[in-house]
Amino acid sequence: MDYHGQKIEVDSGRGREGGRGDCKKNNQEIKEEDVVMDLRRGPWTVEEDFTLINFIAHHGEGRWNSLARCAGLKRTGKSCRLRWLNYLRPDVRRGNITLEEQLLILELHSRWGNRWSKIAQHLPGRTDNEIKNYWRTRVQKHAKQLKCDVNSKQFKDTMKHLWMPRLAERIEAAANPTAASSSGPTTTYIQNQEIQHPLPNMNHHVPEYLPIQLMNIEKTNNLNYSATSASSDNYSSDLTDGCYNFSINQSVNQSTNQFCYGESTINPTSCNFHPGFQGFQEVDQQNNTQWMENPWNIEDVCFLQQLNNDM
DNA sequence: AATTGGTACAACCGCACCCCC
DNA sequence: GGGGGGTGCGGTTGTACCAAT
Repeated sequence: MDYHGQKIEVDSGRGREGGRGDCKKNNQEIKEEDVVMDLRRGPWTVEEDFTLINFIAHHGEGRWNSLARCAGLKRTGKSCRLRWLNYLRPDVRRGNITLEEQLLILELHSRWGNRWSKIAQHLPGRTDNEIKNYWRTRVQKHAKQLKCDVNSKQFKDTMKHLWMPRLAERIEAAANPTAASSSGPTTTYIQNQEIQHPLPNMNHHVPEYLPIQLMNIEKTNNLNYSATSASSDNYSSDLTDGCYNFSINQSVNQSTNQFCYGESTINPTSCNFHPGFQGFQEVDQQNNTQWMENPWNIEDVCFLQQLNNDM
């Protein structure tokens, strides 16, 4: 189906009869008021989608309850609104969330918490529902794997000081593959958004044990991370009992305003940048998108352990 | 081939807020 | 001021899909 020049797949979610699957509810727990009102629940049908799209195309959106009635849809106004905003709206972007979007989500969530709609405003075409789902399925999953609360300071620190810089690094590497393997500093601008830089003043919030070894994070303008690859000259390796010993050398370059946090004792030569580097992202060959599938590695676990010990 | 466990996500719910009468 | 309808938001749930066993 073409709508406003955009192809719309009218189905109930990724070509499957997915969604919440309230068929059960339809069969077993039909509410009395629904019977009275003759209301439908559960996955939307092609016909319903078509009706809703057609009606909005001719009459516009809003006043959802009356819209539902006038369109002849046996749905609540809320249901129509949700279906339109999250699925049928022509500017809804679907598909994998890009690395840039992932970084932006992490950053914005660190600032605003579960303000999904507010976060969604900064990701054009993405819905709050989609972002919320991303957070729950990806981020919370990793928190669970690390056996820590997603709202804990430990997890937030790990995210801020490990995951986000890694994402920035991956974005830089993707944008500039040759520079990623060189020792010279490079800069990547991720996305222009009118929000403030997420990183706190590193002078008073960098744990001594912070195991980041490869990044300089710089505030450029608003949300522009610049990720600078560190020189491999800084590294030596020291593995003890399956865990790493870290040392940190935090500094701030006054002239460039760069936070240079990270000089670990990990030898990067054995695995490109750091021990977890090869593991935390994969390339979706089909869609040619990068997906930070498993950002966590032994560093993260050690990082959390250190945080726990420190508390 | 069948089963199982994990993942993704559409769609629901309850609640709070806003606005109009 | 307050009552009611409309709207928006965050949390939750159920199930199709998929990979591993």
